[in-house]
Amino acid sequence: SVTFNTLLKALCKEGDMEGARAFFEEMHGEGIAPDSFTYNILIDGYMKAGEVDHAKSFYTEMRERGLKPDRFVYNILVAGHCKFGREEDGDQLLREVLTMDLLPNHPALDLMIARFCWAGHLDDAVGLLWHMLDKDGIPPSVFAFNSIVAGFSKARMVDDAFDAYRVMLKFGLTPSASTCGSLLMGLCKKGKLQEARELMDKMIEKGFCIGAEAFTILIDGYFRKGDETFALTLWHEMEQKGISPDVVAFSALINGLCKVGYMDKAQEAFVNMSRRGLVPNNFTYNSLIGGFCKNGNMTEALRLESEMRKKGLVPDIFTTNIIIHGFCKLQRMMMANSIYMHMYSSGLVPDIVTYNTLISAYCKAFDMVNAVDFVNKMSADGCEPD
RNA sequence: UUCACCGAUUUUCCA
Repeated sequence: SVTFNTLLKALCKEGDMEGARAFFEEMHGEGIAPDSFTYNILIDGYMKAGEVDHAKSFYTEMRERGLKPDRFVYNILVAGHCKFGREEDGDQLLREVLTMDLLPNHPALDLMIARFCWAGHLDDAVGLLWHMLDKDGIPPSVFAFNSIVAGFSKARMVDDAFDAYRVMLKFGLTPSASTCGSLLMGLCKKGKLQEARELMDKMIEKGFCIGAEAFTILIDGYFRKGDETFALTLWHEMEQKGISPDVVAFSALINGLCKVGYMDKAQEAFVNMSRRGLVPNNFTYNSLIGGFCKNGNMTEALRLESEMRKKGLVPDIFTTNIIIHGFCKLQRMMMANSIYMHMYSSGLVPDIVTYNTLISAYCKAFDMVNAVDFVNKMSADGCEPD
């Protein structure tokens, strides 16, 4: 039966559910009894093909045969439900899962909570969490809480995220770096910088995992809020704590400095990071190029772009859009246009941002002929005016 | 047989 399962899996992987089904029937004919593995494979195959009803009917058949559903099948069903599911299916599934009587820290439950969160079914996730909390004794894992905190933060429901965080602490669990990061991110996105800052201090006090990642979130947040002074204060604080900034941290710093026009500081940071052996990537270069474009220094912007190539980096659609925008702002439409035309030969396809930039620049120059011309060109690149 | 998330870069003076 192992052999049959392997073959069945191969058929499912190819998406040949017809074949898989026929093969399954044949298996029957040969008198080989399908086991739970067999059903899991079939159900997974149907779920991946988006045929939820077929998947469910095999699930029912499996139970009718007295085969006990295991944690794998629930993971498959939950994953499928999150992708294609309808409300009723979810409720029913949840009830079935709850009657399984798994231990609260069972990995299957963790994963289910996580999946519900990723699919935006936060209510289902919390329902499951409460169920786990009811069965006193063993607390759910950091992983489960982590998903819920991240889910709520992403949905901009920071208060709920905080509740979950507090419950987590009550259980004596140590939030992971990403739990901390999600919460801080949620606060920053809502503009609650002060709260984020205080929270981070508490996290550091408690010895939680606060590194360059968490600092980057706050530094970036303060730059966005327009408080570059405090952003820089945090940068120094980070270094004093012996946390060494990585490429992402440096890129965020450079980006923030460029946005407020502190080009010499940005360049200084750029030199500094190389000195520490960090290799600037597209994000770093794009930020810097954007800064020069903002200042109208297109010579330097273009020089950096060729420096990228020399270092083996490939300027991307962001780089190009930034430069095009730079020329557009100066109303140097010949240059903007020529860069646009060069995109194709370097394997780049202009996107909606490219077109919006060019069209709005031509409109500002009262050149409606060219503006309309670009609107017409959009569809050839698979763009629709938005 | 199911295995994720997680910080940095581009257009829209207005919204």
